[in-house]
This record gives sequence, C-alpha cells and structure tokens, in this order.
Amino acid sequence: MKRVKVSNNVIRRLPRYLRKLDELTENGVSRISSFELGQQLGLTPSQIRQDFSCFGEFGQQGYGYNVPALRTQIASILGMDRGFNAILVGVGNIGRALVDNFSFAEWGFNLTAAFDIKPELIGTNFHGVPIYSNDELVDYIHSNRVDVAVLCVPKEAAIPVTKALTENGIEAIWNFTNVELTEPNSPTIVENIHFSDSLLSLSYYVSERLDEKAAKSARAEKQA
Amino acid sequence: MKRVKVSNNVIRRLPRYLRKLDELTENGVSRISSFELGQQLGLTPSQIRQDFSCFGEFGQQGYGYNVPALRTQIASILGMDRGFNAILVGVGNIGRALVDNFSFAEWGFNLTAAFDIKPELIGTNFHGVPIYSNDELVDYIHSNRVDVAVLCVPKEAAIPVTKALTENGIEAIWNFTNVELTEPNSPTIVENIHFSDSLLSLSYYVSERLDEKAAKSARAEKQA
DNA sequence: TAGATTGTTAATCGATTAACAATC
DNA sequence: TAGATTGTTAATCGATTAACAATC
Repeated sequence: MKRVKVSNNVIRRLPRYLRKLDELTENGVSRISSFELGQQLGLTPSQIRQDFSCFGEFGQQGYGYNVPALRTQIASILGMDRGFNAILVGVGNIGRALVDNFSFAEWGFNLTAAFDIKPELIGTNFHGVPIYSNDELVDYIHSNRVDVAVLCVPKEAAIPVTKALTENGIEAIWNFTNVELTEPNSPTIVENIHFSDSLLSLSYYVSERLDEKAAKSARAEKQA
Repeated sequence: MKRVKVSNNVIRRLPRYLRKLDELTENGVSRISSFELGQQLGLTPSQIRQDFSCFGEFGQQGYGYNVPALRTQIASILGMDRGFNAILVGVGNIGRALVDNFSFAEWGFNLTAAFDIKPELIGTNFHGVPIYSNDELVDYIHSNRVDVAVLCVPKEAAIPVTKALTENGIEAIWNFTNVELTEPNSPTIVENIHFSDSLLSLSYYVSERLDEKAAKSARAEKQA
C-alpha cells in the first residue's frame, strides 16, 4: 500500500482526521466532502485530498468520502489493527495517571506489562497489568514481543533506561520524561509528550497577542 | 523585539532549545556552538542560527553562544517572565494528575483557581489552589486577569465550556479533552495535548519500520 | 595573528495551494 | 443529464540548507 515516502506533516495530520471522523460518526454523519472536512479542521480541501492521495483513492467524484470507510482506511494506515504490544517502564505518578486515564486498547495497543524498582509494587497488578521488577525487563523484552516502551521513569533514570531498552532491541519509545532523548545516530523511534513544550508554545502565542494589542492601543493613543 | 512574523515551526523548536539549554547548564556547560547544539538536537547548524536570528543576535563570532545568556533570551521570547495566570477548568482525574505532576510555576505560570461542578470539591483546596463552582467561572474571569484556561472537563462538556470561556473573553485554551476545538473563524488560541494523536503517529512509524523490514527480508528470501 | 563561528544572503528543496480533466 | 467533487498535475509559496563575508 505504502509506496512513496510520506512527509511528517502528513503523518501528524492523520490522527486528527481519525478523531474528526469518529466525532462525525457519533453525530450520525456518514458522508463528507474535502471542503467540509477542511472547514472543520482548518485545512484547505486541496491539502486534505493531497494527504489522502498518498495512500490511495478513498473518495468518489461528485460524492465525497464515506465516513466509516475512510475511518477504517486511516485506522489501518496508522497501524491500529496490528495489535501492537506496549510495556510501561516506571509506575510512578505519571505512569499511573496515564494508565488511569488513557485507553491503550482504544487505539489498538495492548499494555502487556509494567516495570518498576519499588519492591512494594513488584508482583502486584495495576488495571490488570502485572508489575515486574526492572531486573526482569531485559529478559521480558527477549522472550516477548514488545513494540513500544512507554517511558515514565524519573528524569535521572531516563538516559540509562533508554540505553538499556535500545541495546536490547526496543525500537520505539513513547517518552513522558521531558528529557531530550535525541541521539545523533540512533535508529530508535522516539515520540515525545512534552507538556512544557506545549505550554510554552501557547505562552509564546499569548505573548504575541498581548504585544499586538499593546502596539495597537499605542497607535490609537498617538492618533488621539 | 519581535518584528517579522515568525513561523510555527520555529516557535515549536524554541521550547526544545530551552530544555536543552537547561540540561547543558545542569551539566556545567556554559558555552556551545550552533554545530554542537545541532548535533544534540538533530538539527543543522544553519537552521539553529536562522531560528535565533528571528529574534536578535545572541551569539558571538568565533565563540558560539553563552548558554545561560541564551537561555534567558529564549525564556523571555517565550513569555516565561510575564507572570501569566492560568485557571484549571475541570478537576477530575486528568486535571488532578496534571496538577500533581506538572509544575506550572517552573514555566512561568501561576495557577490561580480551579473550577468544577462536584459539590464535594467546591470550597476545598488542591495543592494550594482554591476550587470554585463552575457557576462562579464567568464572574471570576471578569474580575481577575486570566491568560489561559486549562481545559480538563469530560468530553461531553468540552464544546459548551469552551463556548462559555471564549464568550467571556478567554483568549487561550490549553486543551486536554481530546476533542477537536477548531472553529472555522475563531480567534481563540488553542493548544492541544492529544495523547492519542501522539501514540498514533508513533504507531505509524513503527508500522512503517516493520513493513520495511518485511520487504527487506522478502527480497533476501527471493535472492536465496 | 590564525582559527572558529556567527549572522545573513542566495540557492535549493519540499509542502501547500490552485486549477482542471475525469467521473460519479 | 447536470452538478458536484474527486485525484492529480502544475504553480506558488515558504522553509531549510549552503555558502561566505564579517568579526570575535
């Protein structure tokens, strides 16, 4: 199915399409044009059609797109039907909050195991997920299929644990540590959740808005 | 200071620079070149110099950049020294997990109030933040400076609460609801934390990697 | 001074938008 | 059929990279 190299920008938009299509389905909408979809997502119809055309022909001239059918296609493109396995590394506040509030299953992932160093946690279950000792991590990786490690360890442990994971064949890390894991020549796939990056971007946009307002009222002042 | 319109891509990289500079400071590094910074972040030196040049001249020929000085500049560009006020709207699992684990103060924000509908929460304190009734939200906004609303309400409430917020002058929303808040002509600044979008992007990259491997071993098979 | 590295201009590359024939 | 809307090709726009004079 996938032929040409698809750009990051396109890939980042796919989950948004999926979410919007789910929302449309909930609201009983079963058909949509690229124009209308663009309206609702703040994108141009051209861009939407270009994006989809990277993966195939999912629409119909004069009609638009069938919402459930398109949803199925995008889910498949994203790998939601591959039954990926994930493990949680670090069952502290962040790890627990994540498992409490986020449904891995809803997005096609099985959370199969968790790992921590705290003796009182080891051997217990959390939301049905068994918690093992960090000492068993490497063994577990070698004897089970693990597609993604969800990294929720404390800051100090981020680099050494990442090293252990990658040296033992883990190819993808979902990183919640707010530590920069970028390594010059590493082939590991890293996806970051950086709350602070997100808030600081917002902070920039708010600052910009305030500056514009200030400049505007300064001009008005001058004119009066 | 800010003259030309700065692109989104640049703005999204600024928090990463900040984080890396903090990390360098912790490790006692006080000076860095665009080349070395690029190495550590997976960017070209050219790009880094271009990015900084949107805001001023922060380096020195033949020397590079002074880490703490550059950190101060970027913090200021991002608005970290403006003392922004934020309110938390919705004190459920996600809201509580956020306040438990994320330090607003570290990034220059004051969390001044929280709002919920649950009677048992109203009037209590959470990490020193007073929880008020949703009924008092509009009043509060009008009588206090609020720069950002942190939206942590349940899915169903996302759209109506957003409407209430924007109609009463809130200009920026940090959105944790996983609901698409994009409105065709809204001037509201929205920054999203979409866990599922992030995981699904990762899912795509892992799928791609697996497909490549499969294709490779199929070719090897054929040749043998 | 010689070497290093910046800030900036120009060149390249890639992504978005526009346009339109194909067709449901 | 007539109208609508796709998929795709070409045109435009913007972002990244390369190159280099300026200078610490």
